[in-house]
Amino acid sequence: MADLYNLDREQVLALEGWAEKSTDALFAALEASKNRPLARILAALGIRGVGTTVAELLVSHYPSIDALATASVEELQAIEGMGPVTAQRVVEWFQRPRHREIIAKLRHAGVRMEEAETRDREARDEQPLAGLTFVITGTLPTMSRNEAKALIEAHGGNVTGSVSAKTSYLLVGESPGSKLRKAESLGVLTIDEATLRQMLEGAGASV
DNA sequence: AGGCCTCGAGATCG
DNA sequence: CTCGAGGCCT
Repeated sequence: MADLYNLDREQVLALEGWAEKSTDALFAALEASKNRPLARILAALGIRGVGTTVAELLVSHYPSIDALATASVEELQAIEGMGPVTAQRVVEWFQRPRHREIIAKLRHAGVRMEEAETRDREARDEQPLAGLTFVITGTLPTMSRNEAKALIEAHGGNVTGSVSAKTSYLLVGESPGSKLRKAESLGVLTIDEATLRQMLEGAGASV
């Protein structure tokens, strides 16, 4: 049998249930996967303590895997939010030969290992949500939770996972979780997606 | 101490 | 997706 990871278009088309449409979709998805945000790659490496948030923090200071891989514990620890434990784990991860091989293989396969470009909106001062912290619960009408998170962050806001006294607004969708009750008990303001969009209007910003 | 993050578990849904 | 436990950071 052929190697699953090296099938070409012809070979896939020969498979039962794989005609033009699904085959094209497969290869398109494969191509697209090589162009993911660097933070996503980083978060997927399995470095203890490095999930999506810390990965983004790292990428904001080190725009390429190579730059990050050569950083020292001291340098990493200088980043606000990075303590000695996580800094050490990052450095140790990149020291392992088998991990370096993984990086090399990904790169060889065409996966982008640098951050494409820097953010835009920040420079234009369109940050109506600066200093505000949001929590999302339930299903929103026109966007996924991730899209909402990206939208909020793109306008300067923060999104966290649990409601606390520091939460500015709870963004509530359909069938909310227990966060709604907690927000009510803490007196945290609740808004819906439409209200969020109105908050964005102020700066003349759109998605 | 308090807040935030990661990550695994179990519910929910298309 | 939501929730909660465990752990890191300030």
